Amino acid sequence: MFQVPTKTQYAIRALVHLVRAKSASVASIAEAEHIPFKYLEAIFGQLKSAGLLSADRGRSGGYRLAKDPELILMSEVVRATEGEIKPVECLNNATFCVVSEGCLPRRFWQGLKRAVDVYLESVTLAEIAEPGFMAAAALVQEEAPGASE
Amino acid sequence: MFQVPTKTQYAIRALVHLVRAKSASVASIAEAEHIPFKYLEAIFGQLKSAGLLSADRGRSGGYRLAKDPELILMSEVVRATEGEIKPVECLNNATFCVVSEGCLPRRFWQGLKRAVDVYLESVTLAEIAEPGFMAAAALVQEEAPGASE
DNA sequence: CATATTCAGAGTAATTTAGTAGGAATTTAT
DNA sequence: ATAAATTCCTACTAAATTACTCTGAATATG
Repeated sequence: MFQVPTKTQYAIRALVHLVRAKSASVASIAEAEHIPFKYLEAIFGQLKSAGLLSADRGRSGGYRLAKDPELILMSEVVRATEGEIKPVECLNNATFCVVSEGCLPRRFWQGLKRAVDVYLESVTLAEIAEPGFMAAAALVQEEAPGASE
Repeated sequence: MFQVPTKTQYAIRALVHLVRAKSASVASIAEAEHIPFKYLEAIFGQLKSAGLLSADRGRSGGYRLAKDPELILMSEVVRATEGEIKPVECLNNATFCVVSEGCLPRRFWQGLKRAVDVYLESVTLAEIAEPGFMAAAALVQEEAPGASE
């Protein structure tokens, strides 16, 4: 559940790559990160539209971050590739929610959305490009037996 | 993004219904909650396997909660319908993660998983069946302009 | 002017989600 | 006993989403 689309995973890997590379062509990033070239090209189009990347066309062109990675929130990245976070339809559309029980679960979904939003807004691209990011916290999680599926 | 499958939404609506109804047939719940009968039947099979529902077969049979709603965590419900929360493949499978950059984003996804898990484990079925649930917190969220898509 | 790049839009393939169909097994009311 | 109402089981189909691919134009540069 909550499987994140490869599109978003690719976007983030590529952005992390650009934190270090400063500037690079789609082709070079695609190769380094093992991402299908044409797909990444399309993804970069979205990231550019969202104001996260700038591009230079022509022979020695390429992409670079449009702002400092410290200023790029992960919520922006996710929004750029997937649109707004919206676990259920009725969250943006109160009139839709006319099922019986007065749609009690709505509040629950709203809380979930909030939990995700808060997290995504608490992390910047610069942070996840940093090898030490969340190292301690992650270890705790790692201890768990780890059920599959 | 993070669209929750209708299957899970149906499951939760039906469970909330059962918190009040004590016992009911799939047919009656499906009608009351506007859920396709045959689909709900299949969903209840999963919820029963997961130990959340008990069933009585035969003419005056039906489903009921297998335990008190105070003891049913929403994480259990979601796991029952969708399996483990796992934003990216490599979280349960460290060897898979052999992309360049040493897969820095992994920690980020782990944090997201954690944020969602913590939330889902903090809420019980009994709570979301309660009309006052999260009323105050939700209002704050409601104020936001609410972009679409 | 050849080449390397971004950019744009349509089209296809694969996967997942959503829902149907048909009927067997079980219990109960009459 | 029997008919009806239910859960239960398996397979199938349909719709939607995701993940790409294809073609080629626009643009800059060495």
